[in-house]
Amino acid sequence: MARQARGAARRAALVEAAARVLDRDGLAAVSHRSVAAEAQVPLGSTTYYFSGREELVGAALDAWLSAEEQRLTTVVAALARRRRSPRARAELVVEVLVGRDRAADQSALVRYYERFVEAGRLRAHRPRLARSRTAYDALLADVLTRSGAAPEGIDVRLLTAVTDGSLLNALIDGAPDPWEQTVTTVERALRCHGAPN
Amino acid sequence: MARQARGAARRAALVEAAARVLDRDGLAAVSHRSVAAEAQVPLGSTTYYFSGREELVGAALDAWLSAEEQRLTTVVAALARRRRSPRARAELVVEVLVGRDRAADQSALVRYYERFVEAGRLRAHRPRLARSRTAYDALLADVLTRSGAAPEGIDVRLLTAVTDGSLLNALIDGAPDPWEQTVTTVERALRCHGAPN
DNA sequence: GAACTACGTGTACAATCGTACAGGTTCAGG
DNA sequence: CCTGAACCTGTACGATTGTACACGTAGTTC
Repeated sequence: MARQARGAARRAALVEAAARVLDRDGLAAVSHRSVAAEAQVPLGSTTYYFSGREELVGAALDAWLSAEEQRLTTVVAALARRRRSPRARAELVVEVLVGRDRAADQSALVRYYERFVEAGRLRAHRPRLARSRTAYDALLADVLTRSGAAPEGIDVRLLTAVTDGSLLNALIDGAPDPWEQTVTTVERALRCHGAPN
Repeated sequence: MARQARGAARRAALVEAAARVLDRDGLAAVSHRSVAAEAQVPLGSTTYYFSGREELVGAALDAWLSAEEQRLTTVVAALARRRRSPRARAELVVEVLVGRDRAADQSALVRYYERFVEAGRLRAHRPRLARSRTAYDALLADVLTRSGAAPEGIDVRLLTAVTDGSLLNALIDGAPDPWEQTVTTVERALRCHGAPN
């Protein structure tokens, strides 16, 4: 059994490297060769542990999503439970769904949203992102109730749509400050949905 | 001068073919070879009329956006000016911004939104999409005022974000009916923004 | 210690891509 | 007519990609 354990560890190292490439250089950059170079293993190893590029990208996606989800969960769990202003609520919404750093970095936004498109293209990736999205929705509701909103007044789907849509549009209108623009828009949405009380 | 006119016509035919490929097979499929095949001209012609792939894609994008914009403008101009229900207003919003056919076709949605991501990646494409987006915003406001909404109550940016965000999320959650889900969400948004009266 | 199997990897192949460019053709202007 | 420039195209090069696969190594089992 030590045999298989060693193999699994090697594979895990490859997945980790793939996730790093995905995060740093984007989806298209995740290739057999780039991952092998990142993990400092020979090219042949990637074809030994993964049946094809799709599986490689899928594993990278899984690893990346898990890490992101775990990070966020701890952040939200540590969030103080107190009443917050609409502005503060809006900032938290965007922070949870996308993150401030990403919202402020054009190329990071591109790398983030290209995954949505890719999930639409390749059905095999959909469950991964869908599961992650569900977790985010729960986190979002949690954040809002921790901020003093009535649970039944929260329209998570609308808030998610506003955030993603605003940031996506920021990619094409070249807005100077996507973060600010998105938070403002989300705040307006919150006036009616997500925190009416 | 007949010389240059003939060349321009040839180039225009290439651009038209490129726009067809873009619409049918997506951004990645717009290559020198595919466009040449679509236009039924030799490969060499594409390098003669376009300095590189970026210019080819840009021209295709321009042509596609112009056609789409023109089509929509006539549709909106023909729209009867009468008071409409929130549901009908929501349907019009989604129809103007994305279109019912596209919203119902997963792969068409992918081809549509991958352009947003590409515009974020390549700055040269941003002005094209931004100009088109501005025109759509005007059309959207027009549609809503034609439906009985108060102009000052319309938050175009929010409605755009909701629509795009909802459809983008539909790509990953595998919703059975993205159109319906999006219209419903937009309708909720309209309750407060875009048509409060 | 022999045999078997999981592990590991170097190399190569076929496909696709953007792009360059030599060379040919056509046509307007002198 | 002739000449030069615009128009046109077939071909090929270099790079990159996913993938296959023969071949070697090491560790487990009997």
